[in-house]
Amino acid sequence: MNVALAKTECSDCPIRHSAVCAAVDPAELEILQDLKSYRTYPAGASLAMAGENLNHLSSLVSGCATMSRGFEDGRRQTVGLLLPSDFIGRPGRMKSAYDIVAISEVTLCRFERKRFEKLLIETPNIATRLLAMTLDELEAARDLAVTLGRRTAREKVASFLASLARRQASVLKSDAPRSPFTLKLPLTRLAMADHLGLTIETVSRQLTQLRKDGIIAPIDNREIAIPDFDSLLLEAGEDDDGGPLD
Amino acid sequence: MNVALAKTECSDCPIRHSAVCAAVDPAELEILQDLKSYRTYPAGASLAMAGENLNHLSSLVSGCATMSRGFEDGRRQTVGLLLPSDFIGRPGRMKSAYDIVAISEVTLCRFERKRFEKLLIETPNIATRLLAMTLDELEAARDLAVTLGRRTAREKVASFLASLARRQASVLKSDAPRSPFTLKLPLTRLAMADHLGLTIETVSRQLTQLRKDGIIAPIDNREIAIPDFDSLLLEAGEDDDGGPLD
DNA sequence: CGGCTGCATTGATCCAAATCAACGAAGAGA
DNA sequence: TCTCTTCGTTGATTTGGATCAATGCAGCCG
Repeated sequence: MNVALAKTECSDCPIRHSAVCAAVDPAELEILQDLKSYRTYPAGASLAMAGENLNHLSSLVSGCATMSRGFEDGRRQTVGLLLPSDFIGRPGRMKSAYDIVAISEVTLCRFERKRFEKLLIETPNIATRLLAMTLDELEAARDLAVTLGRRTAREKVASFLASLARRQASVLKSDAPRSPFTLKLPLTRLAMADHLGLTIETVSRQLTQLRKDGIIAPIDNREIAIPDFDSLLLEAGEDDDGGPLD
Repeated sequence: MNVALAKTECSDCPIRHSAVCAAVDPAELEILQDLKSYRTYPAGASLAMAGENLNHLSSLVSGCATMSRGFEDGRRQTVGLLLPSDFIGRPGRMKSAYDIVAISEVTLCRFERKRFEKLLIETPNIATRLLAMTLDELEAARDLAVTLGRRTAREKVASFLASLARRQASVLKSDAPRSPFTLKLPLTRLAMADHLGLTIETVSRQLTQLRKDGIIAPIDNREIAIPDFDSLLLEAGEDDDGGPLD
């Protein structure tokens, strides 16, 4: 499927212009090229366990993963959805505080920790890029907290669909998703439920409700059409000042 | 009350060794000293509004503030509690995505944005320190998401008290709070409710329940004793691997 | 083919926390 | 002093989402 990724040319990399490496100039790219190694994991694989050492820092090249914390009694809360170009692990943090698991087949572009940390000190523009990406993650985590704390089940589902649509649109370089928009769901109902602090039954019910109300139109179980993005946003309760900031 | 803060000597500053400036050496301290200005705000003052430009970056020197998002219909979710030594605003981000409001009287140590950003580029150890603090905030935001998404009301209240105790203990340089521990509550019931995604009534009920169960012992409305920190943690559902990582 | 197993939907019932409502206690100001 | 006002507590009732339970629907393997 992703045979093309076997070759290690950064210039051909699908996330060349959106990941940490977006900020590197051609000269630095050669250093990076030397440091990195691709690795592919099957769906369901554990990329990191909470509390366990992480010896590599990586960019997610393709596929989808979640970052979550599990309780002893089976409850689980996802705190981040990792999509292509997202960065995994942080300099100066030996351990991940969360479990990271591949939701689909995933390929990572990996850097050995020590060498990457050294690189960061030598090339400030990569450090700056990483700080900017970290701040985006911080904002995403806080937005998730708002959703989990104060939105209803319907708003949670709608705002999740909206945020997915925004991320898929941003890859395609359009700023806001145009209507109509077709959205691929990388997650199972269980993974959505764990992301939104709901049960699978409630997620399912809210989706059928949104369908009955004409907000979404399922194509199949893993793909939906959004006829009008603005009415989706309205359902998400994002009509306030929660929109994208520059 | 905090007359001492009127003078601008960094060496006398209560957060000298815990804020962004913890990483600066004596020579750099003089530069910082030149850049900064103290400013005090009364309880209830707005330090920033969501979407509004922030021309100063600051360290919180004394007092307490919250970072929150409000909905049009009155719902509000707090996404961060700001205590002494916390940093407000980020380089490269002109606007705050959240409202920041003083909960008690607050004094800030402020830096003009452009000059601080320039300083960051010139003094990498401050940049590194800021990245580390940002990563702490990211982890705190994700922990909050776990709490909001999957913990019960009782667990939410208990884990909030535990996290407050940890922060108060860390100021006093003890790693984990010893039992018994006395805890000052900087927040009203409403502010706690908005932090935990609950109502004031539920917060109040859970507190009286924890009292009846001997987990906490109120001294007055704004101060409680924790006879045994471990049993508080047990109530918080943090008996899993959610403890502090190094 | 039939019998799995994993995911999703739908319905019936239950319960934790929200909502509605009343009251108490501590300041602040006249 | 008395009256506001703000903050917190407690009780009664309601409700949104969880839980319990059944069914559907692929895909897969023997």
